Amino acid sequence: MSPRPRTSPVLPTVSPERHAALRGPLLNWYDHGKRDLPWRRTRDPYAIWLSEVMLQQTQVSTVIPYWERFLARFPTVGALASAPLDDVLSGWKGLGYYSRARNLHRAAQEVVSRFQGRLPATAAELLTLPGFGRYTAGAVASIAFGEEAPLVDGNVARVLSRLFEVEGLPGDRAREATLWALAGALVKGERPGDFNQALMEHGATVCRPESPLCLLCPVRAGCLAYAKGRVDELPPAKVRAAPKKLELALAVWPREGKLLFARRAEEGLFGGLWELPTTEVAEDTTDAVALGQLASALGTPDLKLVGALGNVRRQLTHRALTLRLLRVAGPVLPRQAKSFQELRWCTPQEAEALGMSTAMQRALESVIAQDVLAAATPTAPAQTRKRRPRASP
DNA sequence: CAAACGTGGCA
DNA sequence: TTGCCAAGTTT
Repeated sequence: MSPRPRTSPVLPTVSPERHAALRGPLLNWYDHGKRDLPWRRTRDPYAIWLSEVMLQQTQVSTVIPYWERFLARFPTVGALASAPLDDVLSGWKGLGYYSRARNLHRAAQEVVSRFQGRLPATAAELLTLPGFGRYTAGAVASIAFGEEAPLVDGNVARVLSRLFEVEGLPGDRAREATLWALAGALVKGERPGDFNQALMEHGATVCRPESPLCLLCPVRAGCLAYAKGRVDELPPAKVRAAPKKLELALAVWPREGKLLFARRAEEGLFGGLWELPTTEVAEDTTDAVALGQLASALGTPDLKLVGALGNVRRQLTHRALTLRLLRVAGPVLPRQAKSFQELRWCTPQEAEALGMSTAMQRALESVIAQDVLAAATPTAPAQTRKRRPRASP
């Protein structure tokens, strides 16, 4: 048998004329029309790196306040490397994709141990650090260090797909290879970092996914998709799977003005974050079954159900979450349960400093609004007055 | 290579 | 309310 027929990727070339016709106008447009973003005011590689990580799958307007706060809290690679992971996750609270924060932290420690605290200056070396993929390595190498390193993000993929009429769905191997080859050819020249940013900025503001502003486009004359009236069909939208349902039971265990919190496993959803102790349950299962699963997870077989406190729903990209709040109590306090990395009793105020998902934040707000803590008086369950002033613990 | 991994904004 | 999208990486 002959070997399996493989697509032999015919990588595109960019003529010197095309190279010049695209590069000049894009850089010129960028110089005059770029947004004033805070990370464009610094040359600190660490600050630029941080911006690139935060911007992964996240909008500019969301990132700006996080970037400023995080940088003030962890001003250098060294400061980040020596900070406890808990503090780092707390600084990332609400930004999402929390593995980014864990990888950032690990990478900072590697920069200290392997590179004397200085971020390496080439994409090839950056690629060896946790959280650096092909995109981020190219971005930091080109923007912070001036290497002629290409990058392809969603913006660049769209811009190049239209300019060069690149076919194929997102994720298609041949398509990716083509896009990286084009980006690699175009980045050669003056100011590679600015050129890469120009490509992304153009995609974000002019060559947008919907209603692109072709009449304002500086490289319209060289755009194949524009010439052929195919701008709206390139690139094709990616096919998304329907969100799966995920139902979670939460233990709301008030005691002496505090609630029981747990730290989740490092891996998986909300990895390493704090939560009201949570366990996955079958869809629409009974409170009694859910309670049993929580008791098992906490290692407290005699856990009692005091009452249900309602549900919190939360829509993620790939998950439809239902958080079922179950108020519980028990005579035996949990030790280190193996389902959780750590258990801790906290006041709501203390909990604000913990790394926590927005989903859990919402659940906590619901619990607090229901005055569970004020009503919880283990020694006098009949207590009904609310907001009773409490002595400090 | 498909699936997992969050969140907020906007049509 | 629902669907789609945004400066991706990891397994």
